[in-house]
Amino acid sequence: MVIERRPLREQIRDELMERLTRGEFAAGTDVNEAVLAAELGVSRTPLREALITLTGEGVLESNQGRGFRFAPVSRKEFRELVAVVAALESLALESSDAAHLRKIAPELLRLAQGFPDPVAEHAVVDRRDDEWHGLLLSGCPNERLLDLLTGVKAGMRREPVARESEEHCEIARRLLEDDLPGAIEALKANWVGGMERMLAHIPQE
Amino acid sequence: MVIERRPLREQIRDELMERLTRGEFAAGTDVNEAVLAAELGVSRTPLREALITLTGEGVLESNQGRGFRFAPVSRKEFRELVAVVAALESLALESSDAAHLRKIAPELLRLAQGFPDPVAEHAVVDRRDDEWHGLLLSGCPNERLLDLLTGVKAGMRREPVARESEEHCEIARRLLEDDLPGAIEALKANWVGGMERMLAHIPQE
DNA sequence: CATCGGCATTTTGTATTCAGAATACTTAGT
DNA sequence: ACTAAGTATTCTGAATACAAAATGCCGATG
Repeated sequence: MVIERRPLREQIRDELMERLTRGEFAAGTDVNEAVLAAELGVSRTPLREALITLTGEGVLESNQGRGFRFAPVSRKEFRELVAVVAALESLALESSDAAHLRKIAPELLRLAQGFPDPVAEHAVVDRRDDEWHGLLLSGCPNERLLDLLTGVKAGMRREPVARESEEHCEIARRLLEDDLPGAIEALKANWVGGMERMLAHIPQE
Repeated sequence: MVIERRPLREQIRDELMERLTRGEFAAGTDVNEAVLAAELGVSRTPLREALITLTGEGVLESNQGRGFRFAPVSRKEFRELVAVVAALESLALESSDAAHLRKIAPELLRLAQGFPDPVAEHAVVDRRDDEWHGLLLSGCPNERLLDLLTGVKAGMRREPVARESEEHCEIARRLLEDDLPGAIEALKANWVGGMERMLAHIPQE
């Protein structure tokens, strides 16, 4: 049995992301380091380290003397992030092994058809969607790309995702037919569509 | 006159990147925090914060109990990063304002033609290349994309860049002719070509 | 009643200290 | 002479301490 030993800052980072997806932190609110550290049962030092990594990922922003705050994603930024994610996922799909894609296509279709109702709890929908996209990109050998993707996606995880089961099915079907360009097109359409649906929930600035 | 006040961690980060491009840190060597902090005239705390941000950017890597080390970029990783940068710069160019591109095209051509000899000092070549790509993407409204790009590029800045003046001219010429798809193609070719040339300097793992 | 200035309090940014893990070294035993 | 256990030293990871900046409060003043 291997005892896992990770630096506190990483555990804290994960915990904060977890809480963020559970909606515990409202966008725009600033972090009180002492309070949060006490709540987590750690000192300010590793907490600040975690906050700094999250700042690098765009989840937080920092101002000199004013500490950290949860970065509110404006409509503009949201569009920007979606464009980036769409491009990166396309690249990932493009550089994936064709045989592997063929192999996982049925599973993707099955999962997409079994997607929970859109009105289900956000956390559940999120997890399922993550799972699906994770499987979709599981054949991508570009590890740096995948790392980058998780980071960028973390920066978007503020508003509930609003994905469409049908669009996912479409992607899976294209892959079943060995139509990679078509799948990429469908993937981009999925992001654009998802973006429009999500923007409906983000207030005008 | 505005007095600039930035957190120490950011100044340290920049200073470290500066030193890195000057070739002061060999890849693979690990950081001695106390020594480096003394050298910079700061305490370990903001230094560690800078090291953590650089880890997020892929410049360093950290191992539990063993501290930070300058991440050696393997040939594989280098390829991965180039693919990502090419895709991101393409997206940036794609989403740029066409009129703006037309306007800067002559300047781009002029700069490309005046590129220093490839055998010039690395730091100089680097700065010129940065400048050129900065101007090329100056019309891109997607700020998050640009931020991401600088981060990813930071992770590659280990080996001297080996860019070709002619390829840059080609991109500029396409823009002059209002041929955006052609410019994007040339840009991708530039990255692929640059990659091949750079890989010659990176030892096999 | 609104506004400005000064004081008190809070909170961040940085330095310092402390504990524990990793590495280097020494020495005993074969 | 070589190995290995035990010890000393170094260095990281985390906690605490301190200084300065920011915020809030209150009263004086127009």
